[in-house]
Amino acid sequence: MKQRRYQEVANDIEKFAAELGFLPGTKLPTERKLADQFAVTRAVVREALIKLEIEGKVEVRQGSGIYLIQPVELRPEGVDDVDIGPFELLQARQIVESEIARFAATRASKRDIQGLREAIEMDRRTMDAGGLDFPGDELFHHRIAEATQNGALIDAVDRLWAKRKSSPMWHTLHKRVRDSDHRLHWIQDHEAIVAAMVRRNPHEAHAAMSRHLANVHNRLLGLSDRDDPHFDGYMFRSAEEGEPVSALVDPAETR
Amino acid sequence: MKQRRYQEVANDIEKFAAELGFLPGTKLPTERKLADQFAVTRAVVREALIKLEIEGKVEVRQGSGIYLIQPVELRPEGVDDVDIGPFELLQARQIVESEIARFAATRASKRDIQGLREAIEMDRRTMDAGGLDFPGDELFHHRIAEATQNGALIDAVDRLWAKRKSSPMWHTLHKRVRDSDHRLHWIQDHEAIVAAMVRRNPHEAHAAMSRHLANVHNRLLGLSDRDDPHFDGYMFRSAEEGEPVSALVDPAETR
DNA sequence: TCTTACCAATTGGCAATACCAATTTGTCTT
DNA sequence: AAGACAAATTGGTATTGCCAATTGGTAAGA
Repeated sequence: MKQRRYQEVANDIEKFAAELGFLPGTKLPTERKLADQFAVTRAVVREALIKLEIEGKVEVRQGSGIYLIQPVELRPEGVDDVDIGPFELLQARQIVESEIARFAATRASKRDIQGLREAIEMDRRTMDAGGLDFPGDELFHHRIAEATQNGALIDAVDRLWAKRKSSPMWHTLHKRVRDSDHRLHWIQDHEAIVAAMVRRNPHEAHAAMSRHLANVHNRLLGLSDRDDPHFDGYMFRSAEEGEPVSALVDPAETR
Repeated sequence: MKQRRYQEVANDIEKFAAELGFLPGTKLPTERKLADQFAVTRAVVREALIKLEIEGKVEVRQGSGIYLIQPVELRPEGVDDVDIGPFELLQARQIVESEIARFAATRASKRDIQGLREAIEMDRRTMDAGGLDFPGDELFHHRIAEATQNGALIDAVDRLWAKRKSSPMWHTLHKRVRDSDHRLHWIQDHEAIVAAMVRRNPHEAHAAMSRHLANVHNRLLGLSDRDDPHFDGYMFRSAEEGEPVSALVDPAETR
């Protein structure tokens, strides 16, 4: 594949700029000099500069010159396949799903409420049967999102659950949650959320969901092994300052 | 601010291509004819084509001609083909991103703030340059999410933007937002958000983000074609009761 | 009739030059 | 020292010409 000349020259110029330290504000040689230096026409140099300009590496000012710019990296990191820890995920869920619950409370139809009760019933049955998986749990949260009638919000919640299901950390932690006492509490949490939605009370719905996820967080925290060397690692990708779970304290709970 | 000539011509060519239906494989007029058509030199046309080439919109083949390409849409993994309408998406963004802004305000580091300012600067530059795409906009919202230090939240925002980029409805609507006046307002919105975060004021940050997305909503609403038979269809997947955009009325705006 | 070789038209790639427009810089005047 | 003005610098664009790759048609050959 033969690439166009300007591509080549653009690389040359970039390499040249790198030798100058790539300091923002540095002035490059004039178009004419660059053309001469790389043995091409000014037109080619201009084309190369346009490439660099579009990439946000240089700025061209008429009558003045060509200057280096602080390059901006568009993709700071690949978010995918980064394992997100259970507590990090819970934090995100609390922030997102509580708001969704608030909004859903204003828009839920009778059918939505009915669907939520079905999900709770399903959960209760699997608990009574001593099952390990709890499909009713996911279904419940999914249907809360459905009640918003907003596809993007539904997708957001599904996405969070997909992350959870694909997280190995979460599975190891989840294995320890066999105690039906916990389950019962969570079912009661769910019922409280539905109750708030029946009353069409957004604030209560938000509080109930927030409280629910805080409860899950606290119980999971009690079950987790703090001596695990990864413990801090999967709480937050980069925990610098203290109390990273501060968001899990719901201000609405202290009303 | 006077934009470079090639930017203008690039927009003209893009508009011309849009009139042809934007079908991949379509052959555009020759460089000479384009130059004649837009009353510029071939060199300027070539520069404009380089911009379009870099953006992955056209392919130029020596001796053959200029062809439209399927715009390289980076598929951020598993974006379903359920088309979510622009206003539905904005509603979801307002709900989710406002909360994220609130949380980010409590956790943003100096580096995060710096990154946000870079994104704004980038946006301003592309606006001055008269570009049609605004990578700085996405970068800004992405970095707000980054400031939460929570990977799941970052992913959620990325996901929303992926939906937006893959939405044909949104693209048609976006084509009409050429007015730099709108852009300027949005940049000011962004600056207000940053200002709130600098003050470490979660409430203000939430309000500023919510207001920003409400502004976008309103301006887009003004530009959209209400006579379009699909109009209601893409506002919400199933809008039953009235005033479906109620969530977009920011209570904090009336403070 | 089909295939192949070849040639000419088309079209992008690049060079060279000239002049215009914005900016910067130096100098002169006050 | 300050300001105004002019000249030099530097990017912006136009013009022209020719080269190189591709394409399409045509004629020769099987």
